[in-house]
Amino acid sequence: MKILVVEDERGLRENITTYFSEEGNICESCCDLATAIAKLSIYHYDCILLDIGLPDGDGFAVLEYLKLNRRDEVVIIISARNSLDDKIRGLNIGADDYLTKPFHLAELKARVIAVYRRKAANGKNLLVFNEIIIDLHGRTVTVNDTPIVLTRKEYDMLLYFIANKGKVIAKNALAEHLWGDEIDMHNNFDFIYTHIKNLRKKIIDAGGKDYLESVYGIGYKFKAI
Amino acid sequence: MKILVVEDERGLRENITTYFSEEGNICESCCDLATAIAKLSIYHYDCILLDIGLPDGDGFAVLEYLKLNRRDEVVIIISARNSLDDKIRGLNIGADDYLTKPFHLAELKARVIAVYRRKAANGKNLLVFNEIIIDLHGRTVTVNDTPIVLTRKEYDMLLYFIANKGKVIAKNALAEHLWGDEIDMHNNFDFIYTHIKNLRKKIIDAGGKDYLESVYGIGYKFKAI
DNA sequence: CAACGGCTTCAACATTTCTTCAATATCATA
DNA sequence: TATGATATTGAAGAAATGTTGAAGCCGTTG
Repeated sequence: MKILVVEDERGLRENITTYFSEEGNICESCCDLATAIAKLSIYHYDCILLDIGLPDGDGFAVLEYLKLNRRDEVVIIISARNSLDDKIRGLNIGADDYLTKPFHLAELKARVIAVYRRKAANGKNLLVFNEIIIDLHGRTVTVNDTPIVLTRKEYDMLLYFIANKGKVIAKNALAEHLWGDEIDMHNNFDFIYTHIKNLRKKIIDAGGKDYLESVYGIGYKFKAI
Repeated sequence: MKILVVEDERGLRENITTYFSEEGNICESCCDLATAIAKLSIYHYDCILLDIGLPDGDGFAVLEYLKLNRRDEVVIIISARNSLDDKIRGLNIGADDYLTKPFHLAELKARVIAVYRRKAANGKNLLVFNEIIIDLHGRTVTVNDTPIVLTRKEYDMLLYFIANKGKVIAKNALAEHLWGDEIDMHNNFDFIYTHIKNLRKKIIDAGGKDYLESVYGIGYKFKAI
């Protein structure tokens, strides 16, 4: 999962970032409104953890930006203000959850997962796509009831593909999603071929269809059959 | 077990805290409503020992907070007020038990254990998972009827794993749960490896299966077979 | 104060995953 | 169809992470 943390308080920001990174997510962060919007205009995230009190304006602007551009990122507000008004306002503009500081990182994680699955799936902690079933908690995947073991990159990739099923995903968008800013964009992304190959093989070996359609010159599409 | 003691009378608070700490629990405390709610919004506890008469309001607010946020902590009210109304009210809002001051620590302990097991398991004093049987009262564990001796960390870890069986638990989430806020999150958590190793060995040596599955790059999962 | 148990640190080693690379195949288009 | 660009694949080295035993630390106990 790719997460953006918008939080000006350095310690908290780093804690959150470290935590979610170690959970196996790609985590980026920034500390003001302008950078947040700049990043959002370039990149796509699965989830945004948004502080309301920022040095150059309040976080509601981010929500408005997302709404205006019909984006589907999950937004969880993390705010020091515990006012009901803020909460209502935030949820009204499109936030998915509201958490008052201070909070337990484990709780934040639980909410991220909860909100993500509420948005992506059907209320359980399962993400189901035809014969592919992903247990978000157990981090396991089965194809036709055959369990398959995925590495981090493969798992993240599969999640990303299913979240964007039917859409063409450019190779560099995929790279960006899986590696964050760490990646040298002048790279030729050769390694993606390998990860695609491995994921494909694992799904097919377990009796699944070949969902990964390559789009010549662009990237890949997860066939939404 | 991780316990929060909310009690404004200093002597009693320290007695309880010391007592439960020495019993091998992680025990935190605070002396007013505001701090209690603040702590609860950050951390998760297994059990809350809650005084009703607090300097900045009455403890029922804590219960309301927990109910509102659909939390599952066990709450035992410890109050000087011996009115039936308070008791009924408390239990109605979601408290699990009610104890009138003064009381013996041993009795408090008994109630904590009773309530914890009532909630967690099957009405007995035992938490049973396949061939692993945990006696919450005696703080003993048997595997295939072979008693194994666990240290505090190992015991807490086992409890946490069983409570979250089937879910992947990140290394840092585990650290957070076992060491509370004392831990430096920049630590590499090397010691966890050792505790895992020891717990694993003790279970296997006693003839148990290897339930502790490591999830590369993330953490561990207690296999829910 | 010596012995002990439990917790943590460390370093060597084992395992898993990621990336690179080169050979081969496929595709778009001139 | 010939050509250059892009994709697929397997193998292998590099990097990251996990496992293990031993040793040190530290508070407790006798």
